[in-house]
Amino acid sequence: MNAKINRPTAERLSLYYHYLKEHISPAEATVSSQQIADIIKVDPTLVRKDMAAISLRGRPRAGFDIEQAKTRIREVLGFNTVHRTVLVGAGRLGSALAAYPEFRDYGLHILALFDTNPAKIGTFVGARMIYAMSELSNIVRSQNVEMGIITVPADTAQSVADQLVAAGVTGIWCFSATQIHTPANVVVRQEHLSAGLADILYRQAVKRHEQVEQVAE
Amino acid sequence: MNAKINRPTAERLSLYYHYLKEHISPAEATVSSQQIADIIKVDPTLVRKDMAAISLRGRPRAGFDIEQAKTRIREVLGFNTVHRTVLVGAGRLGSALAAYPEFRDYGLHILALFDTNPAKIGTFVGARMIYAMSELSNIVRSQNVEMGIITVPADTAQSVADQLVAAGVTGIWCFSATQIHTPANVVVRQEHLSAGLADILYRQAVKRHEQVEQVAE
DNA sequence: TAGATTGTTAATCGATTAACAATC
DNA sequence: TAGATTGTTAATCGATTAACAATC
Repeated sequence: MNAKINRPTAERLSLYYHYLKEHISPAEATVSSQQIADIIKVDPTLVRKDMAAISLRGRPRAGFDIEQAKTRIREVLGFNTVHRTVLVGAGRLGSALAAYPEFRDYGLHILALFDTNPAKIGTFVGARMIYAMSELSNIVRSQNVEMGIITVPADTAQSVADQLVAAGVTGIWCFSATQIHTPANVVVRQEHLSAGLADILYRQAVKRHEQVEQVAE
Repeated sequence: MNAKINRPTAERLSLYYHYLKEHISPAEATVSSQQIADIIKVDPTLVRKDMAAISLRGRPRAGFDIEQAKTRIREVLGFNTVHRTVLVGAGRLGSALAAYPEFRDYGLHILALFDTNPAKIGTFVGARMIYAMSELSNIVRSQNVEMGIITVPADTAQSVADQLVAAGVTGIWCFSATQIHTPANVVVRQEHLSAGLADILYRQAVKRHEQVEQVAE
């Protein structure tokens, strides 16, 4: 029974990475946990804990080495490995994601797109061709694809997920507005656009409510 | 000093809502906390607490009234109010979001799009016209726009946010890959696509690691 | 009625934060 | 050196879960 490892969330690590990548003047070689904490809006102790958890040591008075931290976070998050991926659903959102230039820098290589629309099959989005669904299994197997991105309408998302899983992917990133179900060995991340919307609307409402209360006091 | 209200997260509420909307046979009028919990992968006690927190009472033996729950969640999350919105950045992602049909059902009314590309100005995405940035302030003010969606490249996101705030929006939903800063009275939700990617890659890596450990035992 | 399911209090758990000695 | 900042233990906090009497 090991002591519980306090695994830092991938989200926080990726926020640190962004900060290190963008918000630092090239003249400075180190950052303090406090500097990071100020921007990410998090406690400096938590930053130090996260860093320690991924074996990054800082230097008292100086802080953490920026280059070293960037490298280590990339490593931990898997950005340095090539992740062979296909995208199913070459609509607007799918095309937008396929064209997202940053993905490549994070190791995400989208090898092929798939769609059911015969008019789209054989055409290109950037350098990637759109294939018929009947090719999915072959391509996933022969190209050793490990991840599938789903950007189809909600009512076909589960069927697409099933096909991807049957063909052997171990990860699914789903942008369709429905909960998909997969075997336990497949990692699924569901992006709930409407949950994001709910969150912002709710927080606006809470804020208005608080302001009313303050006036009432 | 009130007792702490255990505010349910908007994300959970929106997941409940989806479940109620989609996963229930029209023949049944109620659901138990257990049924919801099974699908959402959450403890049934937590579901009951969340329901209680938004003043939904269930009936022992029966559970919660589905119609009543849907209505109440919509109310709490603000889906029943019209949220007047503009979208800045009519690229692929922006157009995809503007065309997303479900948003309307959640109260999100995108009134106008904006872009800097002169070739796009005056053209339409669905029924919405694309305007020049110089029109932003006028339209936000005259149409009482409360929210802005940002889908521009990272390097111009802050400037767009500043313009939206200056024009009077109280909420910003930002899809650009950068952290934007706003006054405290503005609610911001930052969608970090790369954080989502980091999360799924990280979980795949953790899972592989666990499997190796199991074999080693 | 019997028993399934709620509503709520108390217990647990883990994540975050405070505190502070160690150290460059 | 003096003092800023780390690394880590202990304290706090809040969210989740367990337990169970109330109730339809």
